[in-house]
Amino acid sequence: MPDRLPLAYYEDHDTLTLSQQLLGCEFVHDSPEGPSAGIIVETEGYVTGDPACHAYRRETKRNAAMFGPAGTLYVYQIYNHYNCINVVTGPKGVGEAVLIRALQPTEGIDLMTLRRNEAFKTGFARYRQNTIDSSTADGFRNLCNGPGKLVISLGISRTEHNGSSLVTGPIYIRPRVLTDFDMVTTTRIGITQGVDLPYRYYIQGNRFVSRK
DNA sequence: CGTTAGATAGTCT
DNA sequence: GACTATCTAACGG
Repeated sequence: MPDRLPLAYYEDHDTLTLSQQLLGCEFVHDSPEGPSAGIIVETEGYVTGDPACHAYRRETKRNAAMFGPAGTLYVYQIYNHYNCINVVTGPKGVGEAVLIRALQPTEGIDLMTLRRNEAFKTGFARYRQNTIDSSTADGFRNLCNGPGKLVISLGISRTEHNGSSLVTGPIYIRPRVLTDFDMVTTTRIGITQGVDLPYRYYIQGNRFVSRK
């Protein structure tokens, strides 16, 4: 029995509270190739009435998973190439979510490295020669220190995993394994709307955070 | 260190 | 037709 957060955990907290409480929890993918996991060190909240939220206008084909029940996984494609993952929050019919921006790898390091290297070979033409060496400090840090990278490292795909349940599916979140840390609250990254809203949270001093 | 340009698809208006 | 919740290398100080 995997030690995973139950449905009530996602239902009982509002989106911004959950964005903060997910810090220090472990994000896991039990894939056919093996397990891989990391501690959540950076999140962003996207809520109703927030112009940066994908559900701001209405439900569409892309954002449909955001309107599902709390504890659903929302995977979307960004910048023509990468994918990002969100933990859907709020009741069914409400489109809110927590973006997972960075992980501190804990399990399946070799599998993560393999996936990143495979992605280089089949991805951008300019980066086909790139490799990650996770036995170096820099290589290890670069496995999951950004929303696009962690999706590759964990082997999550939009077509396979968008809309899957964190409560019953192969991708889930374990309760906090890290509790003794200070949290930084700041504005979100890479957006052009809602730039002043302080909905980004990260573990102070953690070297796997995408950027200070 | 810092900032910036370029690669690159699918979905929405 | 326009618009991104990114990543990487290359450049300048």
